[in-house]
Amino acid sequence: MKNTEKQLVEKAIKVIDQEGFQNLSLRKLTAAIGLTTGAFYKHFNSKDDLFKRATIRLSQEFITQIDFHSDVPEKQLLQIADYFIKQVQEHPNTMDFLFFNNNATLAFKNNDHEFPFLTKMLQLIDQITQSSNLTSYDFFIQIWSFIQGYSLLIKNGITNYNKQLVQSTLTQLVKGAK
Amino acid sequence: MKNTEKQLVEKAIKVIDQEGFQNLSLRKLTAAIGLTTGAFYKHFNSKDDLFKRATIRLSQEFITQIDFHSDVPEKQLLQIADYFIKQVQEHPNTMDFLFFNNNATLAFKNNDHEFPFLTKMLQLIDQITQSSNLTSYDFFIQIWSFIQGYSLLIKNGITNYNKQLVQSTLTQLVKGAK
DNA sequence: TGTACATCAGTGAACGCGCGTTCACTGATGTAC
DNA sequence: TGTACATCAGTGAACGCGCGTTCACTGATGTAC
Repeated sequence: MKNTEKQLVEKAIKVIDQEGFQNLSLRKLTAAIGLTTGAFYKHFNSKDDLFKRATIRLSQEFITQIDFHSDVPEKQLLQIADYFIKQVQEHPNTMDFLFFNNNATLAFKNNDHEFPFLTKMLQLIDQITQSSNLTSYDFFIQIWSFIQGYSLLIKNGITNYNKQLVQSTLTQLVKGAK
Repeated sequence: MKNTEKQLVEKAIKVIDQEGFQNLSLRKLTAAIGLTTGAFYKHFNSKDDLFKRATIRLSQEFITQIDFHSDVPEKQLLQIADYFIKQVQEHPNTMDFLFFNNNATLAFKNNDHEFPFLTKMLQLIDQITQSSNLTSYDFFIQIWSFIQGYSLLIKNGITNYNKQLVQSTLTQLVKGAK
């Protein structure tokens, strides 16, 4: 029954968020939805298989949660940064799983169509850098590095989120790119 | 004998670099220097204790390896960024242990004197931002976010190291800070 | 309508493994008299 | 110089645990005739 598979993935996503993907065990997971361990392998080839499906689900849902307030690409970019950072604050384990670890970054690298977030980012950056001396690729790397690094600092409690700072940093980088 | 303790820390640092701190086991570690597991606890209270001492050792050695070519703070900052990124490329496991994980970042936050690298960074940034509208703290966060995020992208194989890009990003941010 | 068979999600015990930590014991070394 | 004792690094077996994965088996359901 496909329903069990769905339940497993959804419960896995919940456990990852609450306890971190390193602490997900198949025994606890299957027990949590009233199954024994053996049943798991009727739906997945391995634990890694489960992780992959969870990654795909999470990454597909990621950007769709943003309700853009503006059509201006710079503003949309800022909104994405804001959303990303807030997600890191509220769901550190999930974001760790999705963005800061190797499994996830493989999906990030290869399966563009499974990561609509990436597509959106690249689109915006293309628009912003139309009349630039930097290539849009370089600009993307700049922005993305800053956002990722900044959220890491927040996640590790080294600094607190300051929206002003994000805004002024992006502005500086946009100016540099124009 | 203090020598055993030293051997254990040094071997641990080597294992962390080669196999990642998650794969360090006390059995393998002690066996590697010809001891049995029980002996470990004559020198350390716990595995975590070992990790802490390794962290302190690594963080103290980190910046001392840089041989600065110039007295200009901007140039020194660039050299640090370059060094940091190259370390991430050459020693991903060690850098992961030292900078991208919670244990390590605690030392990073609290024990400034045990992390001379941080002291040096803050010093440089103070010099650079003397006549700025940004506070030097904000500037530090900007720079550090970019460098950390950029090295993550490199570590995860999403982009390759481009020294030009680092230079131009730092310049843009410095300009913004002045 | 009733019988024989195939399918397949789920069971639950077991395999084999590696882990951090504890502990009674050994045996070499140094100290006190 | 010789004896009694304390110290303490190191031994190695054991404890208790949790893990991913496998597998013979069950039992409900659907299909074919």
